[in-house]
Amino acid sequence: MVDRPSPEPRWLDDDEHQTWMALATLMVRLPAALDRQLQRDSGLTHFEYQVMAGLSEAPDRTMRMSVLACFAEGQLPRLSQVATRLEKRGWLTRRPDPTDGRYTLATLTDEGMKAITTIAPAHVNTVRTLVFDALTKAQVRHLRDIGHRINHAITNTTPR
Amino acid sequence: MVDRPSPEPRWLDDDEHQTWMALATLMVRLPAALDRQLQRDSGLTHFEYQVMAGLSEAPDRTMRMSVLACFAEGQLPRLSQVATRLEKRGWLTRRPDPTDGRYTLATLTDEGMKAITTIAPAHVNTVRTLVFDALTKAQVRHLRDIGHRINHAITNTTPR
DNA sequence: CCACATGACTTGCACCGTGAAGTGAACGCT
DNA sequence: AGCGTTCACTTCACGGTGCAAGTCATGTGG
Repeated sequence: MVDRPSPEPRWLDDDEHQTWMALATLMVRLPAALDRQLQRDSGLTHFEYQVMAGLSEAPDRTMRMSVLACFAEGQLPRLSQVATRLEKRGWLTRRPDPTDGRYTLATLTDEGMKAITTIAPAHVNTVRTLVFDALTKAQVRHLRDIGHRINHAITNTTPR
Repeated sequence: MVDRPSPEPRWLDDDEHQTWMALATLMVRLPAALDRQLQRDSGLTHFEYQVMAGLSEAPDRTMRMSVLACFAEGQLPRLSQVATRLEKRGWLTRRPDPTDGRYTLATLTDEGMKAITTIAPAHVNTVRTLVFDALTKAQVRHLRDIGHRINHAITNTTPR
């Protein structure tokens, strides 16, 4: 709109176009399918699940909010609201870090641990059904390498 | 919570776990990166872009709302609101189908066509940078097959 | 010792997406 | 013809997300 946005009209060839269509569809439908399953079985968002899963594997089931936000690929304001929701359910508690009052420590309660233990198998099962049962062993390894490469490109290219 | 949610404790092996982590990260960060670019350069959502791109390639730049919603992997209420927004910008018009008044035809205006033509190169360039420049030719073909298999599993497994 | 800068987190506001109810048009049955 | 059903679409209310501003605690220079 302002100036020429891109000097290069390098369009996608046929292989790339087909791949892009498949990937775009996947990025819309796979998260949607996983969210539906989690929502139906536990009333949890995928982000909330990721937060609880992360805490459940941390030492003392405790993490600093900022570290947890980075782990769950989210920003701090978002995590803060999610923590409020989980706190109301009694699945999470927050307290200031004794060694540095600027930090806040989030810990998963016993009920939270019990909940995630109940929820996880069905979720893992869904992931297995939708992803791994559909792929060969070789494709699983290929997908890992492909994912790593794209993620690497995003971190290197994207500002911030 | 109610009964045993899953009878099978088939956990992910090491390869699968690494792949799942990479894929989960990708599903969060790639759409976010693409949305940021579109938002910055044109104030458009990825869904809005998909709608306009779909219309731009349709005959007479016209599609029925329901077909367009299906094409863009979205539900009808969502498309309805998006169409309202695009209509306010003068990029889209709606009118009832002359042959069946229950349908609504959405058409891309000349300004809309001009806009998508201006926007598309930068978006394609971002896709190329983040995805295809990071992959080998073989990986592109692998990713296409993997995407097709997972999408197929979703359509077959997911209810509705 | 006090003012200021920095860093971590929370709150408020506006936007977007989802699900349920409402409208209006076309078909089928009597 | 007339009524009811089905279908496509819109509108509304609610919850989640992202961004800018505000709060609190900790270091640092005068």
